[in-house]
Amino acid sequence: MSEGSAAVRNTRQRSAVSALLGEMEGFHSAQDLHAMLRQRGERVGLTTVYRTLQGLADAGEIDVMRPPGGEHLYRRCSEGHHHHLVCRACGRTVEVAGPAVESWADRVAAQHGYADVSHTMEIFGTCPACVR
Amino acid sequence: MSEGSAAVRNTRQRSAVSALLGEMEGFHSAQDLHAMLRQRGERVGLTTVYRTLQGLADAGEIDVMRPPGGEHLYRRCSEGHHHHLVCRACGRTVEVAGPAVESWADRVAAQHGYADVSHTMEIFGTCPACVR
DNA sequence: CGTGGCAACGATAATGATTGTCAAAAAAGC
DNA sequence: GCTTTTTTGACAATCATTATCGTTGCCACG
Repeated sequence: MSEGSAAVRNTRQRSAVSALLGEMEGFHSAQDLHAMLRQRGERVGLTTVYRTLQGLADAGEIDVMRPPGGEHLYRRCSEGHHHHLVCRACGRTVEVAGPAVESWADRVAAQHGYADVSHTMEIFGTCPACVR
Repeated sequence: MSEGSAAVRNTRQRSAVSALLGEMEGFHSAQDLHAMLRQRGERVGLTTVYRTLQGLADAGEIDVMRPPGGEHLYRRCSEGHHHHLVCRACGRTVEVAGPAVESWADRVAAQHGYADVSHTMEIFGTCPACVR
C-alpha cells in the first residue's frame, strides 16, 4: 500500500499499441491496428488492443470517432480537444478546433444544471477533390 | 413509370410506427418500439420497424442519436435542427438549439472546401437529479 | 536474489444490434 | 376483380465489441 494511484503497468503490448499510434496518421479501427501489429511481428491479442485503446481513450491520449458505419476509429490525439471534418466519399479528415463550440456546450449544460460535461461532434461533407 | 418520386405506400405498419413515435416523448431504440407495438397488439415485424425508422430518418421526420452504448435511438423530431444534452446516468434528455454551432460548422467546412455539409453533436453530462 | 501478489494478457466464446434474403401478402391502379 | 409492384416478416447471417477465465509477466518486498 505504498502507492495508491498507478494501477497501470508498463507492458510491452501497451507500448507497442502506443508506438504504432504515434506513427500512424489517419484513423484506424481496432482491428486494423491489431492486424498491423501482427504484421510487424508483435504478438498482441485483439482483446488487449481493445482494452489498451479504451484505456488510452479514457486517459485522453487518443481520440475516438464513431462514424455511421458503426466501426470505432482511433487516432492519436496529442493535446487539447478538437473535432473532425470528414469526407463522406474518400474519408479524408481534417482536424478543426472550435473553442467557441466547447464553451457553448459547457455553458448550455451548465444552464440545465448538468455536471461533468463532455461532448462529441463530427462534421461530414464532401471534400474538394471528391466534389469534382 | 408515371411518377419517379413517391415509392412510399401507406401501410398499417408504417402508420403504427409513426403514430407511436408521435405519442412517445423520449428517445427509444428500434427494439423498444417494436416491443411496445407488440404490447399494443399491433403485429409488426422487427425488420419492418428498422426499415420504417430508416425511411423516416432519411426523410428527416425523425431524429437519430447514437450514444456510446452502441444502440441507435430514435425520436420524433418535428422541425429544424437541434442537438441533445443527455444525462449519462438516467438518460434524461434536453433539446438544445445552437445556431452558433450550425454556422460555425458550415463556415469551417467551407473554409476547407467541403460541400454538402452536415454534422452531428451530442452533449453528455450528469443531470441535477443524478448529481446528488 | 527469490518469491508472492496482483494486474494484464490472450484465445475463445458469447453477446446483441443491425442487415440481407426471399417467399408470401397487401396496396394502388386499371 | 385482377395485375403489378412494393412491402412485409421470419429467420439467418454478419460483425464489431465485450465477457470469461486460466495463464503470464511485472513489480515490490523480504
